[in-house]
Amino acid sequence: MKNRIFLEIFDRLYKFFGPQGWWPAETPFEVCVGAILTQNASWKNVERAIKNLKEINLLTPEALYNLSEKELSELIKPSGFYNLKAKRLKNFIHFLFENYGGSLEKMKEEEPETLRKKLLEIKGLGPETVDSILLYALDKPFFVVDAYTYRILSRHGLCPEETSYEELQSLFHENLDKDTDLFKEYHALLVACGKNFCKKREPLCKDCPLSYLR
DNA sequence: TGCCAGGCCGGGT
DNA sequence: ACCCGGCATGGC
Repeated sequence: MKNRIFLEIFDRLYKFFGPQGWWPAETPFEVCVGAILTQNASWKNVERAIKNLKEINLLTPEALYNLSEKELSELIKPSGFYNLKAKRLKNFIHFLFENYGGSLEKMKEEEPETLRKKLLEIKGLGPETVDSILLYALDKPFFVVDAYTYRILSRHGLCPEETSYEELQSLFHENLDKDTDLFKEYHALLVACGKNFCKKREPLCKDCPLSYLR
């Protein structure tokens, strides 16, 4: 039996913030690149990096495959950790070409659980990055858990402080229908809530749309 | 000025 | 199985 609180939270957030329309990208491949670049970085900085790639038409699997790691790192500099992230992007793109001929459409045909395991084997792709790619680029029903999700749920007493990624993801999987549109909007709304109210070093405020939980 | 942002890896306990 | 330093830029 599902705990209705999870859908209720969604309704509250949706009524408060409205539709978020995530992921902010023009193509599935742009989602993949953004998912890697946004690792522990502000989205504003990621947008700059993406813009650099777009401006010279490099935001395709083929173009990035043929770009040197060094040139790539220079272009994505604004997103931070740029040497590391250039490697991680290259790792992902090599995987894409090795296994699916550079085609995300082909990757999409893979059985979802199998694909998730394979993506997690790529060096530099952890659970959040992988689930972001699965959900927002490939339309697979995996809930994306991030720092905001931990903070918001634990602060409102919905999970212990030390909950693992998989445990938290299971909470959403077990208590919601496997609806990709719902998952997409829900994660985006948690981010909106975290950015506006549940900030790291600020006390719980009564203006938070989830304050009714406590 | 220092802390934070849509993580993840590798080495040490 | 956890814990921690490292990775780096731009905003507030």
